[in-house]
Amino acid sequence: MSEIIQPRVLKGFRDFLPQAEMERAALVEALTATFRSSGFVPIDTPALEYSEILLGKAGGETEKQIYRFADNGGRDVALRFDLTVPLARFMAEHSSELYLPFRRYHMAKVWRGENTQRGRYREFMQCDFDIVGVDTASADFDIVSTIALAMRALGVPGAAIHVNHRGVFNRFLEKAGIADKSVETLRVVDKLSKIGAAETRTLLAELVGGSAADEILEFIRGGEGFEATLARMTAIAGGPNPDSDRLAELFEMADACGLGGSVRLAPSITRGLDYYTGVVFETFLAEIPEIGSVCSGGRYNDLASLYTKQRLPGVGAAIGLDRLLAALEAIGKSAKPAGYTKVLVVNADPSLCAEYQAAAASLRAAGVACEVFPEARKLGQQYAYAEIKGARFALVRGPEEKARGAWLLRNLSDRSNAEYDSLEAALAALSALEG
RNA sequence: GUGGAUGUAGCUCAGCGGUAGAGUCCCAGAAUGUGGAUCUGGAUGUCGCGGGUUCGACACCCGUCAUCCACCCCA
Repeated sequence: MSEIIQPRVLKGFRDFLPQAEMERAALVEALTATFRSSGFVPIDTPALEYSEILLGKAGGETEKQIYRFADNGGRDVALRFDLTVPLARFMAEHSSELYLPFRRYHMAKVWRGENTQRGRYREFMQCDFDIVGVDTASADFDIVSTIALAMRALGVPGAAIHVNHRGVFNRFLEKAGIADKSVETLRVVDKLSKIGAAETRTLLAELVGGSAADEILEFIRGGEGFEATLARMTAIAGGPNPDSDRLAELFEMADACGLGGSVRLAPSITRGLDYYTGVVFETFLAEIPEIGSVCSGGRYNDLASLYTKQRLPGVGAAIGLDRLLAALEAIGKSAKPAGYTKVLVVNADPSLCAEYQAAAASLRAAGVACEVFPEARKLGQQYAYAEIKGARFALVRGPEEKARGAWLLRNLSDRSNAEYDSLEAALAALSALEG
């Protein structure tokens, strides 16, 4: 007898039991509806790509985190670590078959070989939505508004969408004469909300000196309204410019759509990924900001240039479905469906199974999700099973009901029974109760 | 990748260098067609895994795997 292989999954990879998967499915359904309502269409791409495609513009971090190996044919391949880079390849490869502007959504698993933490896994689902082919404030705003709609659809309308523009920051760095330290500076600045102003200043002072550090702190100090912060940033960065104008336009649209309160100008956010070239976004839940951004993105005007000479500017954002779910669970706002069965057809007598199945077929034809309990067990056990599956009613017909020509409908929540002299009558009563 | 904590029944956790425990859950019966209470009885463990020290290891040591936390980075 061979030894039993221990059933297990890799670190950072997970199985999803029905309860968890139904919660995820509910999120996916809500997001799908949101994306479609704003004109996004779905696409899909392979999980595995040539490494050179995915690593084209990757920095050191991406290279460390990517799952990369030689396939059976000796090809150098890698698992996608996000959905944006594959989109760039996809656009370059299929631009002649597409139309611009192209707005797509894509919900799929991605893989990163980094260390795990709550809400951070090695295999996780991203929900991306992007608009490719235009570089306008309107497109930027469409992404912001879609984030806001998605958060509303998920029951967290109070989410704060933090917005910034890399161009404005770069102008400021030029003017302050520290452009050569931009990468390190951006990295430190990104931590402001986490480590606080004092600690940030210490780190910046080590990097660029005390006076420049004070200048940077003054630049990234948020807190006022969007327009006041923008005016101050613009002034410090050397006056009006196309990038700050873009932010102003973006805010004007948000304000006009009633989203002025959700959109905040956060001069300290810069985003680590180096393919962003314009506006950048991060989204925080008011109830649990410490879990990090649940939806991030920005404008990337050069990404497709790795794969095509055609100019394909884009803007988009990615929702981290698993982190979002962890956050929603932590604040008690995740949907918890027990199951999809509305009615359990009880098996009270195996010889009546044909009637049970016929009744179930009628229920389904009427749009009522139901299942027949597949063997005869004690009624109590069958009711308990129905409760586990989230059913609200049980349809019962045993020898006694059969003799009377009746069907019994049991309301599982209040444990009341009602008898009907036909299946049609029971069905009618059911739809009345369901409202 | 670095540092810290944790890993004992399905779940939540006690425990101690000398025979593995509690609560809960589950199963059966009291109640042979009606699941939320009660009572009675019952089942369940490679003490994460692998080595080592020891007369003896769940306990001590080393390694390993996994989870959580921090750094880093990010969804």
